[in-house]
Amino acid sequence: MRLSNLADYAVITMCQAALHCGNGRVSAAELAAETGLPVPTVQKLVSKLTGAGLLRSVRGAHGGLQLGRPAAAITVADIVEAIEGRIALTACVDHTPCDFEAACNMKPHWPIINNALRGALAGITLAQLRGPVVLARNEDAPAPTPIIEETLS
Amino acid sequence: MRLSNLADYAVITMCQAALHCGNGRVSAAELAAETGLPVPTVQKLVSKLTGAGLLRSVRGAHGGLQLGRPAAAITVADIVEAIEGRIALTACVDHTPCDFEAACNMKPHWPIINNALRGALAGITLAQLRGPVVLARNEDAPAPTPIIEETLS
DNA sequence: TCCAATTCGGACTGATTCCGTCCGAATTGA
DNA sequence: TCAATTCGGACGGAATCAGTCCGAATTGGA
Repeated sequence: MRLSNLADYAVITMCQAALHCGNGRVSAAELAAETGLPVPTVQKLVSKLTGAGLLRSVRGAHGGLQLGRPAAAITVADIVEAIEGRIALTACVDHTPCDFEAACNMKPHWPIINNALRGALAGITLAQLRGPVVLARNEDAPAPTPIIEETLS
Repeated sequence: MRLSNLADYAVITMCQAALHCGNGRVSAAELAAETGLPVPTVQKLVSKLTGAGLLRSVRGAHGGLQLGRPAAAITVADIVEAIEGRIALTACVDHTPCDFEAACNMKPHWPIINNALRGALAGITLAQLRGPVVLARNEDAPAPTPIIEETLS
């Protein structure tokens, strides 16, 4: 039950891309240099992230990447699912047939556990990660970072 | 982010063992026959489960297995951790050094997510699984399943 | 006391998946 | 046309996982 390394790297990459938001486009090579990740790895990541709509890519000279939608509308769950596919701790959550359902009393419980995990991931947006670290535990706290949404050219 | 098959099987095995609680001891072969799991696999599982104290093994003729403590005191989290080790979605949760901490804003958030997952697993005991199935809340995404294939062969 | 039956426990092998790298094709602006 | 950049697939190495097998330990009965 480990997050794959690629999914972890994708979160770091998206976080770095969010920092460049508003400053035009950024290349995959730049993101790699800033994060310390290997360039080919970042290229593979942005390929999937673009396919999921989380990034927008512009080809050609002076091309590059930018966020596909406002940072506040991108959650960690979105990023993880873009890399790993639908979050599913077990096969039965995916409605995939299982050979041992007959003796399994857990089947009704796995969706609940799965939702707890997904909810925790979906509760963190790129906007929160970009700003100063604020633990999103108490909802009475004032809005952490009133970020002005950038225009998507 | 998938639970390993062995951890999943361990939950099924423990669940079956709980059904035998009070009826003396049960052998690994019996558990395998009742659950449909391969016998060597069950043997491997009970080995780890016994080491974690979740099961108690008695060797020799007429030996067998029994729960290491009351079913109400064994949670799914205990079982998963007995097989997979400490629940840790990322390396930093385990306090394992990570090469990309410098550019990672997620580090303070992972423990929160990890606790959400572990809490969900720790909220289900063997006693609950043994009894009739009761859903706490059924808000599982019905998964619209945008499946193209309409052909029913 | 010894033997045999039954069990647990650990070591080994094959397979699958994952990670990282590389290269060529396609696209755009100068 | 040339240069810069993204996109897609193919390849090899590594790690982990699943499954199988065999040996060690223990108990009950003769």
